[in-house]
Amino acid sequence: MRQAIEMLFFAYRDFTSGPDEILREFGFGRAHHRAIYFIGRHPNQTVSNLLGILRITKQSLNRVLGQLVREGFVSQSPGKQDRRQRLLQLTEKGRMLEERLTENQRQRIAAAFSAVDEKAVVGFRDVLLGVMTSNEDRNRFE
Amino acid sequence: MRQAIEMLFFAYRDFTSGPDEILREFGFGRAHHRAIYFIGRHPNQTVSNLLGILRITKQSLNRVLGQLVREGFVSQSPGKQDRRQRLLQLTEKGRMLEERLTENQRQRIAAAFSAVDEKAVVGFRDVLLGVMTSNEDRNRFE
DNA sequence: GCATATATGTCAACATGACTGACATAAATT
DNA sequence: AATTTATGTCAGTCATGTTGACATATATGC
Repeated sequence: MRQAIEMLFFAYRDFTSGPDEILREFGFGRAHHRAIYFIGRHPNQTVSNLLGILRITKQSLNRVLGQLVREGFVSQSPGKQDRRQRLLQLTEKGRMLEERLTENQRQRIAAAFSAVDEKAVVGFRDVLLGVMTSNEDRNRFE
Repeated sequence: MRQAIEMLFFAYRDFTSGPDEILREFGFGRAHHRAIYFIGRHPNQTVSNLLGILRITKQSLNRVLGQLVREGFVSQSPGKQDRRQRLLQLTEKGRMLEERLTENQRQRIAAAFSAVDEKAVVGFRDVLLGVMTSNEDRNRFE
C-alpha cells in the first residue's frame, strides 16, 4: 500500500516535469498548462465550466487566463444564447503549444503502456478511477 | 491516451486533498507532508538523502524541516561515523501525524484496490513504474 | 419595466513552496 | 594545513493558490 502511495508521488512528479520545462520557455507554469489543456479538450466551454474542472477560484484562473488571452494563446467569444458567457478557445498559437505539451505526456504514457499488456492498462485506468473522489469526475471518462 | 493524462490529474488532485486538510490543522502544507512521510519511511537517513528523494533545493527543504524540528515533529541526531550528518527521525508526535496522513491515503488506495482484481493492481503498479523517468526511482520498489 | 440573480472580471492582501545566489560552520579527507 | 563535504542560513524572487470586496453586463422572474 505504501508502495502505491510513493509510486503516485514519483510518477506524478516525472509526469509533469517535461511540460514544466516547455512552459518555462514561455514564462508559463503548471497552471497555464492545465488551462490550455482543458480549453483544448473542451473548446467553447464557459469560464464557469473550466473553473469546475480545475476546482480553483476564479481569481486564480483569471490570472493565468488573462495572460493567455493577452499573449494570444486563448481567445474568447460571447455565448450565443447567453451573451454574458465568454466561451474559450485556443488560437492557432495556443493549439501549437497545447500539442507540444500533450505530446510530451502522451509519449511518456505510451512508453509506459507499451511495456505492459492490455490487462495492465485497463487495471491502471480502473484503479485511478477508484482513487477519484467524485462521480462527477469519474463520469468524464465514459 | 488523453484519458490517462486526465485521470492522473484528477486522481492525484483527490489523492492529496485529504492530507491537505489534516495538514491545515497544523499550519503545514504539502511540503511538510512529503518530509514527514519520507522521514518516517526511512528513519535515520541523512538530509542529503532526503533531498535526493524529494528533488528540491536544501533551502526549500530547510524551511519545512526547520519548522518540523522546532515544533517537535522531527528530531535530529549526529551520524556515528560522520558527525557532520544530522540523521532524521520522527518524534512520537511526528509519528502520530504521519500515521494520520498515511492512513488517509492508504484508505483511499485500499478502496480503489478492493474494487478491482489482482491483475489490475499489478497493472496499476507496472504502468506507474513505466511513467517514472529514472531507474533510481524505479529501484526503490524492489 | 424593475428587481434580482448570474457570469465574469478585478483589486488587494496574504500564504505556501519552489527557485537562485552568496556565505557560514563544522567535520572529514587528502 | 588545505580542501572538500554536509549542513544551515540570509535574502530576494516567482508561481499559484487563498479570502474578501466590489464592478459590470446580461438574463430572468414578477
